[in-house]
Amino acid sequence: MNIKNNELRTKSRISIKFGEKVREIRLSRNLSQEKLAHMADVHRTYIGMVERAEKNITLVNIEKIANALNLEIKELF
Amino acid sequence: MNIKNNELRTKSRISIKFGEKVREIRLSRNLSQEKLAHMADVHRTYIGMVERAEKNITLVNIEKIANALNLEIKELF
DNA sequence: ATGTGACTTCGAGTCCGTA
DNA sequence: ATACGGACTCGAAGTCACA
Repeated sequence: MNIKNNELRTKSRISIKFGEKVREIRLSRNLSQEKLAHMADVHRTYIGMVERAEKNITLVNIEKIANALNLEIKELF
Repeated sequence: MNIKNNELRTKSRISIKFGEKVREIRLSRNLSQEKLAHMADVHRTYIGMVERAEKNITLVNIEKIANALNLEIKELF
């Protein structure tokens, strides 16, 4: 199998953009992935996967991350 | 079983808000769910489920709907 | 034209590790 | 601290028939 189970077949442009944005903001606040994950109540590895655009994140988790960063959802786009 | 399979256990506030927004915009343009579904390349019933907040929509589908409505994603929030 | 129940598939999301 | 792998669960995706 050439495609890993947990990886999007084609990393969608939008997921890449979103992941970059999250990483950028996270780093600008000197947060580790682990800390952000804890604040957003998602799994440790999940933040990494989102930042690398390996997951097609759902609306509820988008909101969790936005809340953890004290942002409006629209500010992530 | 008291909880329907395809229904979120608790309709999240954010999904409700999102669904209302989609419906509002769709109606303001006199589009049927069927037409919008076709334009966004998702199933007819799916739009209905999103509008009723019965699905925790993923980012890729959020983008599809935004594109179909000629909107930026942020305009849906 | 829309709502809903039932259904299958596969990917979102978690957890354990290793480097 | 982060990336990444394997393995797992259950819920999102997607469809259909019918009200």
